[in-house]
Amino acid sequence: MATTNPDIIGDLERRELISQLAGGDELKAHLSSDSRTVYCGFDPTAESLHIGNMVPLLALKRFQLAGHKPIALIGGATGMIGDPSFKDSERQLNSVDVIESWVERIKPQLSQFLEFDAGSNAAIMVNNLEWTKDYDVLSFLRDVGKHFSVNAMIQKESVKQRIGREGEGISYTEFSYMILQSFDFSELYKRYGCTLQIGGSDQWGNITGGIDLTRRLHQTQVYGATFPLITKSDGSKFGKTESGTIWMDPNKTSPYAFYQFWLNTADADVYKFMKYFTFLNIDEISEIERSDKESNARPEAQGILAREVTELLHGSVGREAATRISEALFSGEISRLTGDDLEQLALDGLPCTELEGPTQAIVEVLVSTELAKSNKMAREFIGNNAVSVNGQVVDSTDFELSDSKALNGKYFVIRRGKKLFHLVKKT
RNA sequence: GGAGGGGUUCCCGAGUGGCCAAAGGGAUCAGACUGUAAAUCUGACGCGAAAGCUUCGGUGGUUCAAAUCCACCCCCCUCCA
Repeated sequence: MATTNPDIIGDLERRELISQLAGGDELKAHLSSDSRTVYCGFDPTAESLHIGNMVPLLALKRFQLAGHKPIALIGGATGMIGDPSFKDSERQLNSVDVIESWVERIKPQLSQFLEFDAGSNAAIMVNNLEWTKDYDVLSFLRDVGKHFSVNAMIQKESVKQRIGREGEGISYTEFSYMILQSFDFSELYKRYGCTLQIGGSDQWGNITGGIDLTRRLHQTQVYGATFPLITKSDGSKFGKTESGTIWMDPNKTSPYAFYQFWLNTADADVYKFMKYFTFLNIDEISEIERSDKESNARPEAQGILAREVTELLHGSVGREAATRISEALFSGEISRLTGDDLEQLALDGLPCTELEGPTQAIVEVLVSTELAKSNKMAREFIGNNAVSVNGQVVDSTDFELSDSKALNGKYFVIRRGKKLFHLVKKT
């Protein structure tokens, strides 16, 4: 089958999604001349993938849309070793059981963007444990290890700092990671004719390792492409908030929280993130940017980005839930919400706690809902006029959640600061 | 195995017997201003209403008093073998 987009790399470049290319123009010709097989690996380092994994995952989708065959590789083997690339310290190994459970939880996340019933370029999913778990050490060292020069390996930028840095080091286990990932690429070439590996720019060393190994084992030229590291204009780390990582799993990061994350994107980053995280075409994005700049009002981009990405990941149902909650909470008209509305907020993923008893002291409630870390903090928030219940600012630490103040007899929407909400339901 | 360096509150990092819940910076949180931005300014930042209590890798000592001194142990790094 022919490709439907002969210049996929060019498109990615226009989206600023290409950091480095191994193969350059030759790779472009390779991709435009036929349908190819491309892979990206995801290691189980947590029970869910996170927002940063969406860029490569969506990129696989972009390749599939262009007519190529994507392979989503789950690193059941590499996840047991730990990638040292650009990590400044040795990591703790996770137990085999834990890793296995993570693998199972991540699989559905890997598959959700890809089309697995698409004929000749249908996506496939593989686990690199398949070809490593029964490989004995001696054979591996002889067949694979022999092709790697330690002299070259320690020159890789991804581990250089670990080796050179005072106060840190690297275990042989982590140092071997590159060999395993390189072997994956050569295996995927052998098994599926895979000729392109994509990944974050931190994967460059591992990708070129795979290219070299495939050439040595199979006398074939394969290719690599990396995405830029996602950076924020203010220098802080992308994908984290005060409450932690933004996860793809809706049970870990609700669609509402996910939507809010995007809605709070800085102006300086929002158009770039639209290119990275949506399928809106470049011209549309430029048009949004142009009109925002002319309008002199609050930009439209954040809202568009938030809706697009939330719908991509959580579907229209998730997106609607997220926008519904956001409007209810930030419109300032909380007291107008009906009992049904409030029930819906809880179902939509607004943090919710059930409490018993006739009245509750506000300080204790703030702590039990985790809106405040300690009584002391709770008091401080109240003193700063940072707490409100059902839209009314709490002006005393003696305030109590009594039935008479409840919405519909049993609901309290508690707000701390500008953006944190919690629903308390009395039983 | 030998020699040397190091482990301080979320992070970095000062602190070498009392004035230390522990400088400074960062991060974070709240308030003002705003657009549920940015920048800026103000305040908070171990727990506790307070008295006070618990912290400086671990354990045990010395002392009126220890993050600071001593002993042993654990962990990390560098160099040598």
